[in-house]
Amino acid sequence: MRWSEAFIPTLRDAPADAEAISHKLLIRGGFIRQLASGSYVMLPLGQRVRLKVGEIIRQEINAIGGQEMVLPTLHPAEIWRKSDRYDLMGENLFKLEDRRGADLVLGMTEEEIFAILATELFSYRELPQIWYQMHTKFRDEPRAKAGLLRLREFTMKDSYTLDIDADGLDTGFDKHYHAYKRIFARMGLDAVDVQASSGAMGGTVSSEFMVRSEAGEDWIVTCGTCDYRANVEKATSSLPPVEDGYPGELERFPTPGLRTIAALAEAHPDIAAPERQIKTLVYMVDDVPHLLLLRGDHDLQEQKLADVTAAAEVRPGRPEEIRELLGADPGSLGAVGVEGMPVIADPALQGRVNMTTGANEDDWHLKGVSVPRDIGVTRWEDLRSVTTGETCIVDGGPLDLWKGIEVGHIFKLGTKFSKAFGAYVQDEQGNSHPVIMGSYGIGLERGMAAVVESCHDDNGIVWPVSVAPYEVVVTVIRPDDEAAMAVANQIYDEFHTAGVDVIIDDREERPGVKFADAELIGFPYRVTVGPKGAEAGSAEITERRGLVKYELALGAVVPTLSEAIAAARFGI
RNA sequence: CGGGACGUGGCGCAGUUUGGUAGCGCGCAGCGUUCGGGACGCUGAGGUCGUGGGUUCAAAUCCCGCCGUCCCGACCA
Repeated sequence: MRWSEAFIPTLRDAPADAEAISHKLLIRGGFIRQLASGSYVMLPLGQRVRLKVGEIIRQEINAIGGQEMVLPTLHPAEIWRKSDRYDLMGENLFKLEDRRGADLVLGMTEEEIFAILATELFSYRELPQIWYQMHTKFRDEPRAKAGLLRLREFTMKDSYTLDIDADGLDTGFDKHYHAYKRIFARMGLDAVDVQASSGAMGGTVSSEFMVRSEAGEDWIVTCGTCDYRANVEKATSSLPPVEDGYPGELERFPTPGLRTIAALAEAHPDIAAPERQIKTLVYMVDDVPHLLLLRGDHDLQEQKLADVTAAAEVRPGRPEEIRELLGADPGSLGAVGVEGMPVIADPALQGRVNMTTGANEDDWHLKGVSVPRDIGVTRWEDLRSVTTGETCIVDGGPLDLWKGIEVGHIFKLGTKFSKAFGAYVQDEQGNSHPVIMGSYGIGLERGMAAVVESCHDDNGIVWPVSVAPYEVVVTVIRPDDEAAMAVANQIYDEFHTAGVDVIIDDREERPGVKFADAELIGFPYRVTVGPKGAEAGSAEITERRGLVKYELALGAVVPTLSEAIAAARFGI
C-alpha cells in the first residue's frame, strides 16, 4: 500500500472524556471511528488488525479440529423462547419485529442454533464435533464503554463442542483451553485463566482468560504462592478465626440513630466490632424475598447469590418492601425470630456466638446472639466478596487483587440446549443421550483493545508483529528526490516479493510528521530511506519496541527484516 | 436504570454566569519558502451553535420537552 493513496485519517486529538488508553490510541491512530454508543467503524488499519486476530484464532481452532460455519444473526424469537433465554437474557437481548409482526431477536451468542444443527447427529460415531463461527454478536449493553472494550455490536469467535459423555466434554474443554493459551500468546497477550462464574450461560465449570489492565472491568484474585486464581465473582479465601468467648444471653438494647455497621461499632466497641456483627440484607431472588446474613465487615458478592440460587435476577429489596417484611428499616434488620423467609448465611458466621444484629425494630439491636441457637439458617452458602489482606484458601499464601480484561471465556455447558432442542445421539448399546455441549468465546475487537492496552508507550501503539496492520513501513525522506524514491520503491517491492506486509510512506510531509505518525500507529519496523542514505547505500531501521535504531546496507535490509518478521509472526 | 457532565466548522475546544447575531488551535485548498524528529508566510473555503417549542425588540446564551454522547455504580467476549 502506498500511504499517499491510503485512507489513514490519523488524528492528533481524541475526545477528552475518552477514558481507556486503547480507546484514545485507536481513534488517534486512525483505526476506528465511532458511529454510536458501542458501535464503531473499522477503518482500513483497524480491519487489517482485526483480520489478523481472526486468522490466528481460526488457525488455532482449526488445529484442534474445529469446523467453521456461518450462522444467521437474525433469529426467530421462538428459538430463544424454546431455550428459555428469551426472558432470561432480559434487556441485553435485542428484540425486534418484522413487517408481519413476527418477533425476532439479534443473536448475542449461538448455542440455540448450534443445538438445532446438532439434531442432525444421531450416533455416538459422529462425535465428538467442534463447530465454530466468527460472526457479529449484538448485545444491548446497559453501558457500552471504553471504545472497543465493550461494544453493543462486535465480532465473536464462538465455538461449541458436542460430546456423548462427560469425558468427551473434558477433552473438548481441555483442547480449547490450550488453543486459547496459544491464541493469546500469539497475539502478544499475557492472559491467565481464572475460575469464573458461569452467570446467565448456565453450565458448571467455566474459566475466563484475563489480561491484567487498569482498563479492565473484572477483579481477579491470585495467590502469590500457588496457582489459585479466580474472578472475585467466584473467589473465596481463608479467614483468621474469631474468638467469641462464652455464649451470652440474648438481650435487646437501644441504639438510637445507629444505622450502619461502622456507627454501631463505634458506639459499642466492646460488643459490636464489625466482625462481631451480623449484616442482614434483604434480597429479591427472582422476586422472592430472601434474608442474607454476612459478617459485619464482609460485603455481598451478588454474582455468588445469583449462582447459588440459580436465579435470573437478584436485586436488593426496596425500603418499602423491607419494612413490610421485617417491620423495620435497613440499619436495624436481623434474622432472629424471622420465619417464612429463606435465610442464606455465609459460612463465616457458622458457630458464632455473642454476636450483635438488628432487632427488626428501628433503633434497637440484639446482643448475645448465638447463630446456632437463635437463627434458623435455611442454607449455608459462600456469599462474601474476597478483599485484600485475606489469604489463599488452598495454601494460605498472600492474595493479590487486580483488575483484568476478560478476553476469552470457556464453559462446560452440559445438556441444557441439546435437551431443549432435542439433540440426542445413541450410544453403542442403542441408548439415547442428550449431546453434551461446551461453549467457548473470544471477542475479536476486545482482544485488539487488550493488545493496545498492554502494548503501547508515550508515542503510541506498539503492535506485536503477529497482529500489526503492516509489519514494515518504508518511510521516504524527500519523496521528491528521485534517487531516494527509487531506492525506497525498490525496497518496498522486495518486501512485497518476500511476503512481508509493507506500506510505503511516500507522502509529501516533513520527516518529523512521518516518524510521529508511524510511531502513533505502531508499525513494528520502520525503514527510513533518504537522499543521504540512498547515496551512501544504506537505510536506517527503527524497531518500534523500544525505538531501537541501527543502519543496514541496502542489500541487507529486506533479507534481515524478513527473517526477523517471519520469526516474530507466531508470537512469543 | 440510579448519579454526574456534555452537545458550537472535519477534529479538539472557548464563548453561556451578565442575551446584542460566533471565535481559537489543529486540519483543509492555492501560492511561495522550508524539510532526517510534529516548519513558516500570505491568501482562502468551511458553522441550521443537537433538536422542537417558549420568553424577548433581540437567544449559542434564559425556560420546558425530546434526542444523542461520555464518565461513575448493577451485566458480559
